[in-house]
Amino acid sequence: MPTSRPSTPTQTSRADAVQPPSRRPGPAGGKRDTNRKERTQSLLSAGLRLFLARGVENVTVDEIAKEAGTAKGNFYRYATDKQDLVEALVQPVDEAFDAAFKRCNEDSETATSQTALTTVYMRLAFDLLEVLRNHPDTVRLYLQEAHAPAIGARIPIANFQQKLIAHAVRMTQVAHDKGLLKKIPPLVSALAVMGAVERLLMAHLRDGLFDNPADAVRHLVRFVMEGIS
Amino acid sequence: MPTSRPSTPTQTSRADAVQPPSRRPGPAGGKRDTNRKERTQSLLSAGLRLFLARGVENVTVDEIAKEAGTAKGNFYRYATDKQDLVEALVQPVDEAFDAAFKRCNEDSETATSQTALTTVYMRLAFDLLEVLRNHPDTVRLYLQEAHAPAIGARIPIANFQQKLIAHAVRMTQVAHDKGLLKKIPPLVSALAVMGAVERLLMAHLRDGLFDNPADAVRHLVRFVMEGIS
Amino acid sequence: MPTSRPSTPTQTSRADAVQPPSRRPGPAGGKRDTNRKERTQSLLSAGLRLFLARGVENVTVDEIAKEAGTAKGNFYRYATDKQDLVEALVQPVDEAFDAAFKRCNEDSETATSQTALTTVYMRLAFDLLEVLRNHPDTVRLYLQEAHAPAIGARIPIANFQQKLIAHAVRMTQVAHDKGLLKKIPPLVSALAVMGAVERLLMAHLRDGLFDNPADAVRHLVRFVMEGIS
Amino acid sequence: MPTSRPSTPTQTSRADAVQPPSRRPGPAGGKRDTNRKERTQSLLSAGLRLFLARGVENVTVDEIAKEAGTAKGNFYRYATDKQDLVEALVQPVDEAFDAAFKRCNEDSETATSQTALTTVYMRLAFDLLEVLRNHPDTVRLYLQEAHAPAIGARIPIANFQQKLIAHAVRMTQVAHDKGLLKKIPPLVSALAVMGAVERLLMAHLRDGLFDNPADAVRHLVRFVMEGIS
DNA sequence: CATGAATGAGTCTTCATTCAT
DNA sequence: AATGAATGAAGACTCATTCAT
Repeated sequence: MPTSRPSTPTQTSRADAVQPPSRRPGPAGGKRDTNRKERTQSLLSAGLRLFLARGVENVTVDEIAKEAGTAKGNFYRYATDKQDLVEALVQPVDEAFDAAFKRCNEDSETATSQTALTTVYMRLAFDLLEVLRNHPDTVRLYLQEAHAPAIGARIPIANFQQKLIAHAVRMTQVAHDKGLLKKIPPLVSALAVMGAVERLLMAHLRDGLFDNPADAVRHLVRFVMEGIS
Repeated sequence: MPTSRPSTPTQTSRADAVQPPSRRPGPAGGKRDTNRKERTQSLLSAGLRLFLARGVENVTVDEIAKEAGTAKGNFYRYATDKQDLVEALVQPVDEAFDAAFKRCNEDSETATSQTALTTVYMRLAFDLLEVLRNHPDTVRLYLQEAHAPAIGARIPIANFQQKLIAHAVRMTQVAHDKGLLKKIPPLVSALAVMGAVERLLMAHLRDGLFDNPADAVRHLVRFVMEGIS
Repeated sequence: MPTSRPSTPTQTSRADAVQPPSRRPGPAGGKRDTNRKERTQSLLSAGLRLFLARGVENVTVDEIAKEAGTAKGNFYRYATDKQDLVEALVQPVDEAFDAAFKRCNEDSETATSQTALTTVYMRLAFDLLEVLRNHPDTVRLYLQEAHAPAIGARIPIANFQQKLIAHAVRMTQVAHDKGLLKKIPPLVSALAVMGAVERLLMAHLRDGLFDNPADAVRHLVRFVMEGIS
Repeated sequence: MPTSRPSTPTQTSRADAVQPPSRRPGPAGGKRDTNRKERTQSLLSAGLRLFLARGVENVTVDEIAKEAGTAKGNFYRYATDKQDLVEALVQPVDEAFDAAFKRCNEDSETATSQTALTTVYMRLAFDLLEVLRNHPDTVRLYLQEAHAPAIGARIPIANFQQKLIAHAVRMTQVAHDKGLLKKIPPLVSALAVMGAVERLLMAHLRDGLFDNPADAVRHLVRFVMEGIS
């Protein structure tokens, strides 16, 4: 459940996503509780699977329910909407990113030397890679849906993207202010790096292009630091 | 009408896009012919406008027809499909890109020195910018739709993307083979540059972020050539 | 539970309404028995409240249960149906009306003089007003639902209406036969009075129009006896 | 189409009901125009028939379409809603009633003697009976639906009822002010007469109770003028 | 040709009813 | 017994596509 929604995104975002009603019978950890969690999970993963295969807009609630092995009407016990389901999918990644950027901001304030700052950014990169390792499919969902107009079920993803851009630009701005990145305006370098990363992630996650992703990362870092030539 | 479809894309592509019925009365250039062209044009631009605002999947045939100021049934005289309309929209950009890359390939074969090669790439960049200047909305449509799964009306855009990636990678491969770009594998640098360009274009075309796009281009080039630091 | 169903109504009427399961543990008057009665009562009053606010057809079983502060599945322990609940609501008024009319009939048989007969009718009016005082909301439910087609949950109300009309007409017939109401056919006067009373009751119960209902009753009696002029 | 909606009713009322789009192809009176009118008419009468048989709330759009001999989706070309259809059904009666009451008001202003006023009311009664003769089923629809809560498709009927009561009360008030109806408060007599008329109409239109409606009318008038005794 | 009317399959959503816990 | 989770049959509404005029 997204506990805190920043004010940046303009689109509507519903308070709670895919949470069964708070007061429910049966002891926590009991059979009923387990069933509820399983169902929630199966709906989430069924949705994610289908969204990746055919796009959020092209998947019907019926299909999600069927793929999750439950009845159509049951979907609405766990989510008010397809948008709600998407929101629940995005939420963990969103929170993890927030945490990573938050720590990066805090650390960068205390970092005086440029090498210290570099360490801070390495730490951020490591954190983000960790999220990626834990939620590769959700990241892939973001990559595939973030660019289309923020309408309907895509709204939570668009909101996430806005936050992400804001984080990246702010972080780059700090680096710029601290003396790194002298040559290029922060907005340009932030977006450029973000775009480069996204394309490469897409190639990896969707098209399975890199046999050795770790190498690709190393090359990317070198590219970003030193340029193409 | 897309005259040549390369074999790369796996998705279906229909032979002809948005062509008025073949046997048509009236002389070419006469009133009827003019009407036909106007109608075609108004359908194309109406579609493009709506696609950009709400996403290809969220626009109905009715709306396109209404926006174009014509009757719904008329849509089907000029296009078999929404996919067909999208194909017709993408086609000119597709052809222009093909031409630019084709010339770049030809030129690069004869270029022996590295400075000569650089000139070739400058020429390519110039050509592509020219296309962008002529079809900014179509490029924006590509940016917004290319990432989602290639389904339905999005197929022509996905096909275009595949060609584009192939072009970029091949071109980068040549540069690599000729001694430029020694440090980084062509696939990585090609995708990274593509991604960077796309994000910046998006920021410019959709979000209007750059007051002075020319400056942004200069900064990007510097970034690509020399890296971020 | 409606103990006696007259033969007049053509629609189906189920034997028992809103009775907790027949074999119940615990002593009568014990804690469990009390709970049962409270539950039954809260379901009935919750149903009545919602029916009045939105119409019998527009209230769902879920809502009734929620309004009664119990679980949905519990509804079906105490009623087989929404119709069943309505039947249980109507029943007390139905029985009270039956009793009042029955006594009126008996009394009117022994009444020879017209003044005696008038006394009999005053008695009936008094009895009916008493029912109204005890069950104003049920009467209001009748007023609001009786006119629509007798379908589904509305059947018990329609049945009640049929009985009511039959009572009124029979009673008026007797009055006519005994020499009162010479001028007007019993059917006409019975229905006219019924309609007048119903409209005024509606204005009072639903719209709260009369500051002083007692006055309105007096005026109505005068109107009925002497006409409008 | 309801051209003028008075401000009295509190419920929402949509501007236009069951009107095909204004600019339509084909000459007025041509085949297309005829088809449109036929379809509109068949939807209206199909709706009315079903509403009377089972109540507005218990009739589905599918059924109306089927009964009208057209496809489901076509319903929505002619009405936005079931409520819209009901509005279109009520409208002619509503307008006719408005006109009748308007004329009655105008006439009653110039009527000085009581006999003149009586003539005015006779005229009103005659006008209303004429409407009844022309739209018996719509009147029956009003009788059956007006009492239930004003929700959904029943809103236009409830609005009509509100206007009707207002008309009746105002008219009775005038009569009272001019010296007729001295004995009884206008509100009471207006509602009483309205209720009496409605019950008798119901008995006639729905239950077919009166062999000779004209006689019933005569008796009712006598009842209203002179009372029951 | 142009128009928009007709069609019906497809989607979302609700709800009565049953049942596992 | 009580609870609310599961089910699937409706019902409202949309939309691509065809076709009469």
